[in-house]
Amino acid sequence: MKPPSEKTAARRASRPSFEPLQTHEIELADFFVRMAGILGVPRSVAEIYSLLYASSSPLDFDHIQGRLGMSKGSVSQGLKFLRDHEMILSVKAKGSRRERWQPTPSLAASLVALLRSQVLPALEKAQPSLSQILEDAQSKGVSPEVIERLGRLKRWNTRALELFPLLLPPPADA
Amino acid sequence: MKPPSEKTAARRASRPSFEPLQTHEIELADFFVRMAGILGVPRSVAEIYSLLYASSSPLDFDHIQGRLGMSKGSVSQGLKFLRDHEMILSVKAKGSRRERWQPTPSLAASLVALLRSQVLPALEKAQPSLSQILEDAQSKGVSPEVIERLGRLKRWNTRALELFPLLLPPPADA
DNA sequence: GCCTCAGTTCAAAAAATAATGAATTATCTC
DNA sequence: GAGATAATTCATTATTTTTTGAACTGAGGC
Repeated sequence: MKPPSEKTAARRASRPSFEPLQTHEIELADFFVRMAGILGVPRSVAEIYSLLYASSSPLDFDHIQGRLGMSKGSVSQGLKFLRDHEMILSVKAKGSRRERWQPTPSLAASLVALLRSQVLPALEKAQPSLSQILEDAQSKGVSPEVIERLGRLKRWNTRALELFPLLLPPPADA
Repeated sequence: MKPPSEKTAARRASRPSFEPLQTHEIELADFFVRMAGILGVPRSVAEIYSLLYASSSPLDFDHIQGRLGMSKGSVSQGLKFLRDHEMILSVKAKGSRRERWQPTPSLAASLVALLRSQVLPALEKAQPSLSQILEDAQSKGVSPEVIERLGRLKRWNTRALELFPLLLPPPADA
């Protein structure tokens, strides 16, 4: 095995491992983890967001990994998720080549983006299926009550699709 | 091993195993399973609800188990979940001792009950934690930006708790 | 062009969640 | 109350989801 390069060794030495999490950071993570759980967002993602949320300055990859004691892979995937859902922003420092991350200004907007990405595709995917189901049922002579129920379901889905953009408008740049 | 009683044998014999699911039933289940997934409701629960939803008459335990080909345990737990969330009603037939199940009239009300049960407890549990976190952070001299963020989070949570009953009113009998 | 750094990928391991079914409990019926 | 029936419980098993980390990629800097 190759020994670390001089520079790497230097960087490592100057990193007296990272500060352990403070009480309020741990509790905030608990809060975010629980909330994220409702929407099926994995714990590691919530932890990363929480850490950035409780930090007054943007944090880079290594700090996130170090302070949360989490694998490189999880940090990478977690940041990707948060980026994709427009929940964090990168601030590239002038001198450095590394990215540093901070939460987007509005948590509300972040939640909206998250909800959109979870719910909208499901509604869209459902639309043709529901029509199909209704046809099937009709052609098979299913009872009128059930036909009525299925019709109601389909109309609901349609209405939800129409209403969604009004309630949770897409980001302006999309 | 004890052989089945005469009566049991009779019942079994008169049950030529159950009708396999029809196309529209399968597709409807797919739909409900996907929607349920968003809120972390297990597939078996969604399948049971879907079967009842597509049935013009209430179904008993055995029919549910038979047509879905699912274990007794899953049916029992699934029905319990649906009952607890006020998504199904039992209709006890006069002659029989078995319960027969059908969806509650309003799917909308059912969804509301489900949402309530998932989100409200999280909001309630969070309230004291957020106060605690804020205190901790203040006493530790965390930066003003972060204090401001945490305060905003707490106010949000409070507001959500206040608004929740207005948006999603609890059932009248609770 | 080569070397290092910064991060991504993805197969494999670990953890969390859901389903199963045998044992048990509760409920009718007579 | 005995004997069946109806359903629940819960330890075990199966499945799915999440995390890990080593190998890989690609972008600078020199």
